[in-house]
Amino acid sequence: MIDHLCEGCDVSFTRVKELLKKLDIPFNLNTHLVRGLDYYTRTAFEISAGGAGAQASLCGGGRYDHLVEHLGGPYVPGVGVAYGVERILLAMDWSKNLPKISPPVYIATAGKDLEGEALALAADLREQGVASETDLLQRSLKAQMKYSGRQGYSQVVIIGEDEIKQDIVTVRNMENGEQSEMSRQALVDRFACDNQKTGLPEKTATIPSRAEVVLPDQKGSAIKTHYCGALSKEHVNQEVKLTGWVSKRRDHGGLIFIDLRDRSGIIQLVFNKQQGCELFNQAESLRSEYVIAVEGEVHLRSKETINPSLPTGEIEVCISRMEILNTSQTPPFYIEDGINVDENLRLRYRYLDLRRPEMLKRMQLRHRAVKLVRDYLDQYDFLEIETPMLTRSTPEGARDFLVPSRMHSGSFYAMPQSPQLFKQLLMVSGMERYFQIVRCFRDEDLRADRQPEFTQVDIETSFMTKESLFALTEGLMALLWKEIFGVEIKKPFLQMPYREAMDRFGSDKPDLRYGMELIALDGLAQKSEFKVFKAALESGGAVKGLRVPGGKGMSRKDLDDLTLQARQLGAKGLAWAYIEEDGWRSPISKFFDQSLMEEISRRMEAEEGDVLLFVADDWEITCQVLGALRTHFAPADISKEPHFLWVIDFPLFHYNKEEKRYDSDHHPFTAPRAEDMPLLDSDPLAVRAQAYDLVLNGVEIGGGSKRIHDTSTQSKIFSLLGLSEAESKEKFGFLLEALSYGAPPHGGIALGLDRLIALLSGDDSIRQVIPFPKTATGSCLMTGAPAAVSEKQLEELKIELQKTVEEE
RNA sequence: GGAGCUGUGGUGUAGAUGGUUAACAUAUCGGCCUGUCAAGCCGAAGAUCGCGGGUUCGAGUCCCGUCAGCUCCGCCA
Repeated sequence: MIDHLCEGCDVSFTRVKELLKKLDIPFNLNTHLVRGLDYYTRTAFEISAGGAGAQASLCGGGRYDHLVEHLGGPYVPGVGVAYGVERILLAMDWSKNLPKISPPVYIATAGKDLEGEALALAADLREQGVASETDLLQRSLKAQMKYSGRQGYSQVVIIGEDEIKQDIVTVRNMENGEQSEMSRQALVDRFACDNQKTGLPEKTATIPSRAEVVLPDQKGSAIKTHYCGALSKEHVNQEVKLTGWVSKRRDHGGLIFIDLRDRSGIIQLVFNKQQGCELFNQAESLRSEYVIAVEGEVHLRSKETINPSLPTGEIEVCISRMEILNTSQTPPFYIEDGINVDENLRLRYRYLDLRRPEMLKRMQLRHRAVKLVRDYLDQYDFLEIETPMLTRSTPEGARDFLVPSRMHSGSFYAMPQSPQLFKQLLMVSGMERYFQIVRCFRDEDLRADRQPEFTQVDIETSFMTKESLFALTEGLMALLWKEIFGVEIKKPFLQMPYREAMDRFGSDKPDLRYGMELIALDGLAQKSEFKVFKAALESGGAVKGLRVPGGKGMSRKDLDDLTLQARQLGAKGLAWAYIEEDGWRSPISKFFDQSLMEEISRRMEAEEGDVLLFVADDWEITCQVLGALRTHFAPADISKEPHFLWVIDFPLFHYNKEEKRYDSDHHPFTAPRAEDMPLLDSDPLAVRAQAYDLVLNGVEIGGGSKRIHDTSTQSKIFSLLGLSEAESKEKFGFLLEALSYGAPPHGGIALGLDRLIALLSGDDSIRQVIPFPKTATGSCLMTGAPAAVSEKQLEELKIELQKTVEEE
């Protein structure tokens, strides 16, 4: 969908016409379409290929003149176009036109586990604008050379263990077979040089120039020639045409200043009474958020009138002509940054909220990040493939959103919780490297970082080791932080087994920006006379402590509140001790002799003025409770520096006490670690999964696993999860069947895009970076969704609603 | 399902222990004003305090219920 101001409709087709010509698709443009006109659409149009009728339509749309206005917005004329991508693909002659994309450099690895090195080199080259491909399939050097020859690479860079030790690379010219050695830096520099000489195509993400807003066909007739924020001293004395919203009006009687705002920023317009009464009267009638189109000359401001707080503060535009495109009601809140309004109001008028520069910036950031992700994965030969939104309900994890089927009354589609099964099936299909930026749906209670629909960067690969996948993901994170903050991220990221994360930090997503680790006190606790501690240990539990530095400020009541909090989290209680000059002040001190207290203090590195907190319970609860308290007492001044961490070796199962069975910790398709396979029968809870989470500063931003790729293991897992053979066949038969047709070893990861963007933009809530988010009860305050539907709709679906108590 | 917080002109807030004209700022509307940029000056209009019930002679204020939003637990990778 494109949407912009323009004079005529067919202008919008310039690009698609160019594309279709390039693809050799014959087409007709019909700008006077009668079919499909609706209330708002003034004219409709379509591009059709070859034959006639709706079947041949490739692209269509209309000019809708009052749609936005009728929805309560300003008058914004616009043109909407939708392209049928599948139709266009069908219309293409595949064999002739499939574009051959081949980056100029292939990085071959000689030896094992060098993918990380290869990716690092690829990243260095990318900075020089050179695209490269690396082998992530662990093929032999010979196979890699064959492959790169077949793909038509002109140069192959070979790295092996010896080379890495000497910090050199071997470069082979594929045309004449010449081979030479050079240092890594020399290679990078050479490309930097070549790049300048030969002008190799820039492969990193680029953003179109802000000044370039005129479409090719529009020169001369354009409504606008510049973005407001793009004007600068360079444009002085130029005639410009601008459009935008009236942000502020300062009326001095004979002189009116208007701050005109568009997507790019703000510029001051000047209306002078001496320059004509009619125009001036028009200017006097302007109010906040009116939509105007103006023409005028860019002037340099005199020194005294320069506004240093505005990027365009050195210039202004003296207006000679103006058209008021639409008036506006007084907005319910200020359209400016840093407002302090009820979130209800912002969500109810989200389209006005999004007009605020900081929100526009968030949307731009999101666009930028998504584009970087796409380009990065594309470089590594990933295919972006769409998977269905209407699928079948499968009993994994969260509650499904259901969609009733009209044609099969009584049956339902489910919205995908993630494309998990489809991406695995794509691996069976031989796609090898798949990704998708995809909406997922989960009908669970919401949080600041949880929405009922959210977006994932979904990745799945075949024949790739965990380390390669990690390197790929780390490269992506490094790219995002580099491009968006200009920050170099240290790679590879730290890896920590789940067990260690829980033991040391009491969390499966620890924030490593501060210490305050939990201290194991099992041995020391054993020596005390405290029954609570001893009982916990005897039943196989754990005793741990947390030191709160400078905690003496806490009152007895604060500690009671903490105890309550600990109980809520599942602990039986919380023990504490103030560290004072002469030792512990604590209700449990009577159970410890002096030397034991001193030893515990020493073990916990306690100092006078600290408070020590103790929990004794089963291992998991002890860790979780103290972990929550650790977060609670996290220092206020922790840095924003990114601390990435892989948490690995998650347990495959956890025990579901309510249902009295095992549940998958990740999902039922996660492969167990090979060496733990025998434990599946003897001690399922001890089985570690080949699952991993990516954690950043205490926030889980992604997770994935190596999948099970053989039918027998998958069946075994299903049966451990309490699914009978009949049930698993009924619910996952298609997967089991697919696994039996030569499923490759595969695995992947899904990154939470909304959380990632929120971290990049420094927001606490993902609602800030989602254009149209829902509230904590899942409703949309703007559209009123969810809403009742008509009797007729329900009848068609053969759905009868239960009467609520009040109605009866 | 549970806990906590919030709800007063368009907006943001003030309204100790219940006391009768609900205050302030800003926005809005009208007038004046040729260099402002949080423009200024003069004037006007605008809220029965989320909703329902109760206690009381009297409720924005106390109590109960309810709705909406936010945060957290449960739930959810």
